[in-house]
This record gives sequence, structure tokens and C-alpha cells, in this order.
Amino acid sequence: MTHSFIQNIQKHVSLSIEEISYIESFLKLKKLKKKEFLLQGKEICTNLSYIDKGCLKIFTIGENGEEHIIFFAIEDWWALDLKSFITKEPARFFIEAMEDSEISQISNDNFQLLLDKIPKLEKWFRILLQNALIASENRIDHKLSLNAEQRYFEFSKKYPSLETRISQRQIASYLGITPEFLSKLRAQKWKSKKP
Amino acid sequence: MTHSFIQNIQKHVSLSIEEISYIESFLKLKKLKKKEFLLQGKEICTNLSYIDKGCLKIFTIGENGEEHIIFFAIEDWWALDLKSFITKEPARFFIEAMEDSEISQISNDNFQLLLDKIPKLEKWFRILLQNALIASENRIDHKLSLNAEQRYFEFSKKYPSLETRISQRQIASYLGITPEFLSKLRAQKWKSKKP
DNA sequence: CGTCTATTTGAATGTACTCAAAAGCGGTGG
DNA sequence: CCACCGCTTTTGAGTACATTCAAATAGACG
Repeated sequence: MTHSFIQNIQKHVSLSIEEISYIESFLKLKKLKKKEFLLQGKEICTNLSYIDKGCLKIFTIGENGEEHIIFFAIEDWWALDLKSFITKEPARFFIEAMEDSEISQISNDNFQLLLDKIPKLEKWFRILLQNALIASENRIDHKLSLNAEQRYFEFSKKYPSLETRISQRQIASYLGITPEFLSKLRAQKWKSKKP
Repeated sequence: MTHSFIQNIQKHVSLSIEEISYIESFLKLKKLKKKEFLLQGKEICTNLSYIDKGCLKIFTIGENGEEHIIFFAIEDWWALDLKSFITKEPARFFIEAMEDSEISQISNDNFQLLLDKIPKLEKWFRILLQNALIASENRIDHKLSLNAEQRYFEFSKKYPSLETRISQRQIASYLGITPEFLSKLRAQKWKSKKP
């Protein structure tokens, strides 16, 4: 059975047997333990990491050590600091495993090589970026349009699985509120649903 | 002299004379007057619009009619609802000219045709999306990490030209604050710089 | 000019934050 | 397997950042 990384690509472009094994030759499998870092800010993000299993967070750290989660990467999604990966500048973001996870990595140099050798991969990556940008635009809209409670509601709808897999602290950080306040929102919610 | 749309493409991929005229054959030039709409929410975004001159806003409209500006499109940048353009679903966003503007449009059908006929355009569009996504990720980080005053400061740094071209009301909408509060922030700023 | 919209300013209000303390939960080692 | 330690969650009181509403002023446009 082919690697799920390959299956992901084949959703958008079809590959020959040779191309598949060529791509697979670049993949490095890696296991991460919960709380293990994949990328520390200021390092260069040299790898694109496809998530086979588990869940990572991509985040920045503020003045007082608070984490600001830019996005979550779960199964069949990607973890990288795009800017650093492309430009080889020091990373803006940190990446850390939130569960024991398994990933498949390809280095930025090998990635460029692949795009040059198999140009149709440009299409696949273009579509990947397209989807990420659409999600990112929606996130901006939500942050501009909705209050904390509404954003929490939308989050629960969009990531029903994450709701239980990760701590409220992490969810609060993603929503842009304090964990204390999220706790209060949840308490309210019960009150209005139980009577 | 070649169209600046073409020049933009050639920053990333080189084109033959034939390819250039093929691309140009699809471009429709259009002039917009200030406050003219390019896209109304719920319509389908059938065109990718390259901004030759002027400035547009891409935004949503909330419950009470407030505008939430997702991004500004200025010279040498793009205006479209990406999701609607790709999927042909009704648009999430509105697009409106903030100044008299000149744009060059290509329809989504012709765009797909171009990508198929000139595959190296995939690379150009991939890079365009890459840059947009990087900017979008930074915007999310700013909204999570910074308070209103800091976001205003960053905005002024990033778009020094816009600061004077558009109304404070629009800037406030982009920053996610009320125009009244932005006015107060600016008043404070003078106080601390004048003494 | 006159009208319409944008900006400024102030007072009252609200949403979300800080700080602190208590309770809950999960993992680890004896 | 239980006890303990550290971290997360809950709860409450006080506070701060930002909003709402209102009214006055200033600017822009036909």
C-alpha cells in the first residue's frame, strides 16, 4: 500500500510508478513524542512535514511567554513555517507535537528538486497552498467578525475531534483568549442548555 | 512596453513572445470608479483582477452592516475571492474600489485554460499564493499577539502609502477596531510625541 | 453653498483580562 | 496501586482595553 503522503498528492495529480518511488526516496519518517519540538523559532525550517498520525501546533511566543497558535496540523495535513522553508530565513514560528506523532519529512532542497523534476507537482502544491490560504482568510474574517463565544462555537464545528484531544489552554490560545475566559464561556453554555 | 501583469509573471517564470501574446489575449481591461463594486457577496467570483492602478478592499459585512476588511489590494497585487474563483461557489467576500482604479481581468475558465496550456504558470501562481499565505499568517499572528495600538503601528509600517490614501474608518475596519477608538489612539500618539 | 460622511471628544458600558486561590486530573515513581 | 507533584481547569473579584452612544466639528463632494 502506498504511503498516505503519496495518496494525498494523487488526489490532485496522477503519478507513474517511477515518480512515486522517486518521491518516496526523499521521504524521511520520524516519530515525535508529545511536547517534542519540531522547530524552534529563529532556526531555519528545512523540512516540510506531512502528518501521518498525531497532532502538532504551529505558534509564536509573546513578550511574556504566552503562546499564540497560528494553526493546528493534524492527520493528512502539513506542518512548516512556509516563509522560512521557502526563503531559508530564520523561522517566525515554533512547531511542537501535542500528541505522540508520526510524520514524513522532505527537505526544502529536495522539495525544490522534486518540483523541478516533476513539474506537475507544482499543481499539487499550488492546490495545497490554495486551501491553506482559503482557511487562513476565513480565520481572519472570524477574528474580525465574531466575539469569543462565537469563535469557540465555530471552532467546535470545524475541529470536532480536536475539541477532546487537546487541552482547553491550547484551544484558548488558538481562539485568542485566555484559558480562564474560555472556562467561563463553557460554564455559561451549560447553564443555558441544562435548565 | 509589455503589460505590467506580464511583468509580474516574468519576475518568477520566463515567457516566450508567443506565450505573452497568448496570455494577453485573455486580459480584459476595466476601469472602476471609487465606490464601485467588483464583486457582491453571494455572487460567483468569475474573475481574477490584477490591479494596474488604484486600490480595492476585500471585505465581509456583519450582522449590523459593519465592514470587516480581509485585505487591501493595491498596485501590482490581486483582488479576488479565491474560494469562489476556484470552486465557483457563491462568494464569501465583497470587493469594492476605494479609489478610481484600473484593473486587468482574466476569467476563471480562461485561467484554467492558461494553466493547462502553459504549465509553468502553475509556478507563478504557486508563488503568488505562497506570498499571500505568508502575509495572511502574519496577520493572524498580529491579531493574536498585539493590541490595537501595536497593530496600528505595524500597519503604518507595512502600508505607509495607504495610511494617507484611505480613510481612518477603513483602517480601523482592517485593524478590527472602531473608528472612534482609532481616533483616540492617534490623539494619544500626538500627545506623547509633541511635548 | 448645502448636504452627507468622516473625525473628534466625552461619558457610560461591556467584553475580556489579570491575579489569586481552590479544586481536579494525569502521569510518575516508590 | 497509591501518593504525590505539576499542570490544567474552575471560580471570583477587581481592572483594563475597547465599544457604544451621542453630540460637536471638520472635510469632501456635487
